[in-house]
Amino acid sequence: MPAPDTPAEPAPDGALPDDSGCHVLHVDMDAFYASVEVRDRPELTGRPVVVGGLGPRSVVLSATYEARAFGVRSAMPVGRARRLCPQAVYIPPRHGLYGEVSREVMAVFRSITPEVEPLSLDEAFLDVSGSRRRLGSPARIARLIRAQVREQQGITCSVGVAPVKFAAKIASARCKPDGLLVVPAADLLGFLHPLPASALWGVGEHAEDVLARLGLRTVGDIAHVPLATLQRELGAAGEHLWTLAWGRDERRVVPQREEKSVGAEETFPADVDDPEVIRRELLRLSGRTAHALRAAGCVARTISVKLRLASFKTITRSRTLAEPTDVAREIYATACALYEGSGLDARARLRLVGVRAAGLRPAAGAARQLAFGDRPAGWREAERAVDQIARRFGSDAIRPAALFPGDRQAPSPGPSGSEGRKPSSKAWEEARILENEPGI
DNA sequence: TCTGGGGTCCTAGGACCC
DNA sequence: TCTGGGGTCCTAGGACCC
Repeated sequence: MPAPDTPAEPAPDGALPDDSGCHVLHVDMDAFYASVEVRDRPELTGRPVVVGGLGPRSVVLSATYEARAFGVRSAMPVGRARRLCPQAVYIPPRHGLYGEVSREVMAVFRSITPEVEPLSLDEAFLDVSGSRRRLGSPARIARLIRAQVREQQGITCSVGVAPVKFAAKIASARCKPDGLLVVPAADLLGFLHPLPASALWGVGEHAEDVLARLGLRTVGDIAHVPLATLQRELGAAGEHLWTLAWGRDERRVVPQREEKSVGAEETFPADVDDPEVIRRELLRLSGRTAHALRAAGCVARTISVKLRLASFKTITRSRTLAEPTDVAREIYATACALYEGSGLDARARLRLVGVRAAGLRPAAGAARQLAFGDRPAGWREAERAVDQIARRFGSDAIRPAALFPGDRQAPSPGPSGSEGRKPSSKAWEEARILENEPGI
């Protein structure tokens, strides 16, 4: 529901809001995952719908506004959401479907301008300064986008229009759902300064606490405090916030951003203290990471592992390789060495493990020096063949022997490998705590 | 309250080199 | 031989975003 002070979107006479000085749009789908589910099942319209179960110890992915009215929020455990809103329909996510809808929505944006910077599946920045002559003012373009998305996808979105990126993002959040909010350049500070400090992009729980300690509760408070005070308390982030509070944001809309790292991580359905199970998980995650690298046409120099203990304390260990790689076998060997050298107790109970590859560069041209006995080219070819088989027959068709159920062979990066046990199955199958209850 | 998985960016200390 | 300072890289951790 739009806040009472939100300017009404189309004025009764159809007049467009003043958008002078604006050229950035932030488009955000409303309750994206839940909206897509409702679109597919019209009988759910107007009822509380919760898409939940992001992981094996699930949290909520998205909820319709009807469910949100009961206090259901994303990043909330599904069990808690159920207590808040037992009458809601709980739906397991269908990621493939959301990906399809996202591609179609992004195609709508790109039909407006090539200057589209996706932020996630369901939101993007657009710089429409080059589209004015063809399509009209930014406010008119925003209206056009909202109409097209609704017509083509049957879901609603909200659009913020502003002179700078972060203000457009705040504006779209302030007019949800199904809204349009234009912040003309002349009104920028008048719009920003009454907002709570947490509205600024980059103010999370920690920064909000620090600001509250300084007595700074609104964006205007931040703007009027000496810059040096913010720098002392928050470092570079302090200066960043102060600049934003004065409506300045030099960041441009960047159509394609280079990835800085790729990785994979997984929470175990129950805490694990068996090193063999942990190594097998590292093998699987190394395979996914290597696959992502090859799909992106990249090699990586730095491999890191993330280990989250049962207590939720998280440690990371990383190593920079002499030569960059996209080979699962090399990533796995490094990840195992990092895990074994982590200094954790041999039977430490782990909640989550992760593998990440950073220091990316294009694979083409990343020639490498071969040492005697080193066969990376052979492994790379083998893994590329695996990619092709997986593309053709599905990712379940082929995987390392150690990951097949019933196979007793342990993953062995080197001489330290030993006997393994039954692998953990996919998180999703473990986490069947959700069900469809269309009758409720 | 009992916490997913994908990321980005910043900080700080230490090693190393010139 | 001992010393200083700056730059760069590596590593670990943490805040933050959706």
